[in-house]
Amino acid sequence: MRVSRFYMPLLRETPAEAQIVSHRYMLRAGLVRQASAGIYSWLPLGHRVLKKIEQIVREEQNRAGAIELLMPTLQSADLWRESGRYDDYGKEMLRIKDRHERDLLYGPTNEELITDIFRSTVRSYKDLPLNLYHIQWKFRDEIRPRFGVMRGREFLMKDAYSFDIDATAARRSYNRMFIAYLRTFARMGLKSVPMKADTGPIGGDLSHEFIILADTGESQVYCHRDLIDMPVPENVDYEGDLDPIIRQRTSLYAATDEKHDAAAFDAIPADKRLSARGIEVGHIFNFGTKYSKPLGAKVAGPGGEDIAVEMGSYGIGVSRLVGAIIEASHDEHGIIWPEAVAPFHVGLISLKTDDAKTRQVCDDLYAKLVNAGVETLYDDTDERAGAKFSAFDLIGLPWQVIVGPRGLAQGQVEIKNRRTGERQNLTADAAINMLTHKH
RNA sequence: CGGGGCGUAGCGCAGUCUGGUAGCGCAUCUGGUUUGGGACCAGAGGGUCGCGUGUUCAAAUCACGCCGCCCCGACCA
Repeated sequence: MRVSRFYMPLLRETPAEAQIVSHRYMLRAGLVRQASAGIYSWLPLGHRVLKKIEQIVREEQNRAGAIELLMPTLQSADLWRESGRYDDYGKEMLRIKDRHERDLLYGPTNEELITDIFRSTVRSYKDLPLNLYHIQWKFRDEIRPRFGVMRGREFLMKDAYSFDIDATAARRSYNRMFIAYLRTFARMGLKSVPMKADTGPIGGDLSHEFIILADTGESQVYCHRDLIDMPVPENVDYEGDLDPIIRQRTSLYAATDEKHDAAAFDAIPADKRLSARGIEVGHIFNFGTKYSKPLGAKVAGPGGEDIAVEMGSYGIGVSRLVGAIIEASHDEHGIIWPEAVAPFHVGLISLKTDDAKTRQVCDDLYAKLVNAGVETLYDDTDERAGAKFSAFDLIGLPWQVIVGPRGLAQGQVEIKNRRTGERQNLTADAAINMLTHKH
């Protein structure tokens, strides 16, 4: 993409409403624009990041055996009356009437709807286990939206729902998601820690929140230090025995504020105790038959008897992750995108667009990078060099290729690593070779 | 929802107390000089001063009402 043809409104100054670093950079780098309190438009750069995150989530869900579908944002109130949550959910649920005065709501979550789909289509225990998910916009009319997309009212969430014949099988489904979540966040360059958590209005007795440590996080959390850098499981056989991995993660203390047990925490050696702030990026629940019983989601068991299915639900805050990643990865100049979620991989900076040689080398580099499948943002505008450097540091692409007459006189271009600041001079061909082999 | 604050050009702000021609910086546009870390000079465009009602010869400024947004707390991906 050429900057001259792209839409990327950058802000030189920080809008007054942005308090935390991720919100400030999201506005300055032109990732989002606030439409009203807690509701955002996603501008092209932000949209590209959102889609990358979404795709990583999708791949890891699929790998763990979950199956994607898509449910609507608007739901009928009737189903929610059936589960009893129409009254329980309170003012956080946005209620709407259509022209026939029928009660609708903008879905804050989808347990009812998915259970309705399940009960009307699945009849036999032989169809289990089943895990269905979608990635869809949700609306929760938060009392106080804040921190940009970190606590929006409208937000993009991946929510999965598992159906199993008994508690043992349900626990296995839970474990699959547990591990898929570890892998998902690690792929985005995040260190996530699963922590014992409260179940809130979703219900159930078993629940973990996946927390990213950050000073600006909204949750107070407590855990054993060794959990932070614990390696993420690779090459997982999701059909095999997952217990050892789960045990490794859950035997060390880790809990959110609501589930905090001071005595257990104090039993950890002092130098391993970690009390910190964290951002909740995922939350998994096992809630047994809380929805399947009232909604009549049952299947025929081996003996022909009706069995209410055991359920769980598993959420990831996709739009929140954009903010969380920035909180975890930035410096005083701007965002530093992890490669996997960067809106472009390479920023190609032409320092002198009216110099024929510079232009020719840049155009050639751009064509070759694009042909090689490297996502490249090519600054072909006649801005001054300093302005371009600042802009590219702000938007945080992992690599910058800097091309100007001075380097070309030596037959060289410069490559800068945004994260480390490390620079190297090499020929254009070597630069292409290097950047191509990174992806 | 309780407490605090803000709404004036795309962004950041001054002006409001004490009513009297709507300003500054950045950004934008034009011309020129510049050009390897956010250039300089000259000129230009851009405003129902959040909305409404009232007071007044006169309202960004005073009064009342409403709306929107932000921050701190209790709730959540």
